[in-house]
Amino acid sequence: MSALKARISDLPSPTGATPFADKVYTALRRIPVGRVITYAALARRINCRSPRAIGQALRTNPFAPEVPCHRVISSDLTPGGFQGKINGPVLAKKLRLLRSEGVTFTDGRLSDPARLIP
DNA sequence: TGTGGCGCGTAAT
DNA sequence: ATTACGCGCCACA
Repeated sequence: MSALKARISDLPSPTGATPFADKVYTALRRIPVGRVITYAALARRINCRSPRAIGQALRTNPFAPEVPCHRVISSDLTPGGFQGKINGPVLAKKLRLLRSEGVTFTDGRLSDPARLIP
């Protein structure tokens, strides 16, 4: 047998996710209840130039709702997706979660843009 | 409003 | 090492 020694860098991350996803989750935990942020804005916070990568990471978020991935919406103020879905009952769940936190949507768009975090 | 390309991380080949 | 794909975004017509 040989080379069975594991290195820290071999491990995904302390949380079991990739290092990148870990950054996303950490940043997300700072989003307070009743407020939302866009994928783009969240990306900027971790110096990422691709909002898409954020969604990709959140898609398989294993810590919902501990990590409030439901507080992340699209740049055009539409809900965006949830667990890989952009509509249907799954997305409805996201909307319900937000509603329980005081965040509502009017005609498919965020009712109060003031709740958006820059 | 609709369409296309783009940037970046991940998983699969 | 390459290829393909994804809770998106911006530019342009």
